[in-house]
Amino acid sequence: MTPARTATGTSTPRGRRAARSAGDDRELAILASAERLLRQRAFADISIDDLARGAGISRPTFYFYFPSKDAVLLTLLDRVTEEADAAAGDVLDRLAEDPRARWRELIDRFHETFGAHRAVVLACAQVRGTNAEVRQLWAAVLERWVHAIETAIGAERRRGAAPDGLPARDLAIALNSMNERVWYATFAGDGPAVAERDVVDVLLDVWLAAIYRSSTPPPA
Amino acid sequence: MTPARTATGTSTPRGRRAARSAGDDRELAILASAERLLRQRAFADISIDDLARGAGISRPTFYFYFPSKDAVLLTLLDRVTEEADAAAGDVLDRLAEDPRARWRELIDRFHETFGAHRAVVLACAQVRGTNAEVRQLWAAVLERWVHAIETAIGAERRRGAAPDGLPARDLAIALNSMNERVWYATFAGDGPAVAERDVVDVLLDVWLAAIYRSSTPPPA
DNA sequence: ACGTCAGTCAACACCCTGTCGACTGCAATC
DNA sequence: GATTGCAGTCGACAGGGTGTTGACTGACGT
Repeated sequence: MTPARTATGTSTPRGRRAARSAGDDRELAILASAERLLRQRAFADISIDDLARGAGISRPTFYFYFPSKDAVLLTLLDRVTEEADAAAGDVLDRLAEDPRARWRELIDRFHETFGAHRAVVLACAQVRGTNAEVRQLWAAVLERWVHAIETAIGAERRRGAAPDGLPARDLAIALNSMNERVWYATFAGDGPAVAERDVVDVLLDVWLAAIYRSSTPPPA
Repeated sequence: MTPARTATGTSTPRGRRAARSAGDDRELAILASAERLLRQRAFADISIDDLARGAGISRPTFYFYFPSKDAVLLTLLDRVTEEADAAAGDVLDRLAEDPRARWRELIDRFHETFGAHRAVVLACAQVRGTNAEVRQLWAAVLERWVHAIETAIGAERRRGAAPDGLPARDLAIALNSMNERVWYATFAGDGPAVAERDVVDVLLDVWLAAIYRSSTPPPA
């Protein structure tokens, strides 16, 4: 184990020691402990001592693995963002085939991925305001999603399926923001929310209206 | 002064004492101190001692006026929400006159009101995740906005200006959520943002597309 | 057998919150 | 003009959380 690092750590360089030392297990144990605790109570109500005990170690030892409580969350978020990126995948490359179905799939995957890790995502949304690292990592994911959407809108316009209008990037930001906030309201319950089973339909409808000025995009 | 109350307090019942005692000034001083400090640093980085010293009192005395740091923020939010409600006003009642202009006015006022108190609103957004009272008060404001929008959409449909489609409430929630998140990204910089001068135009465009399935609603 | 280093934790210093009890002074009451 | 009551004030304390230090252990390479 290299001592406490900035938590974005992906590959852990190791010295002349064995490829996997006891420390790896501990680190994983802390991560697992955190995700489990997060399903029970809010991030702010979890102390480092809780995290440490949950992983079977003492508080000072925790600091050997992570520099702070936030760093644990950041590592957790790091994993989720990888999944989220993978989820976006190439859905939008095959947009011309069946626009409605593909856009729906994108929105659906967004919800699925974040829903699967809602405890982590919800915690990050709370910490985002106070922790710059989390804020940046989160912003980076959003940026990638926005970029994919922007590109897809551009392609639809180029093939004549969607009319010109707002700059594609601005439109992509607005729609992605809508999804993010609606998702959050649904799971965090901090505002008027759409029934969970209707969420995707509602969002899709607005997306199609904004992109195609119609509820039903023209087929290829 | 009544001793520490739950901060939503509007009217302060007083005993046989004078109508305005020294305590009122102190309470106002704390509020002013908080709003000033909030413009300089994050809510989490402001201690109760900072708030108290900023108001020229000691920390224990602070507790005579507010039960906690969060309660101060809640009181501040309470004021902003009153303004926000007033801002919405009757804009949407005169929608038939000039739909595009009225919707634009609504979105504009949303931005103006929140922009004028961005320090407080930003702080609330951060605390929202951990404080149930703030979360509820916030949700209540959103609910009122959503309700106003929902009603307006219903009216537009009834007069034949807007086509049927999504339940008006779901549409209202989605659009309002979009505005909220886009506003937040613009001022908190925690994600891809639209240029500040374009924000209203971008949002309006999506609103009109979603409500009227067109960029230009039919005139009365 | 010996040095090194990953890994561990008791104990400490520090900061922040919230409370308690004692104090002050005004203002109504006798 | 003494007395009483209460708004208002704060020093001092208890408690809980964070982050650090320094000493200890044991496995591993030489």
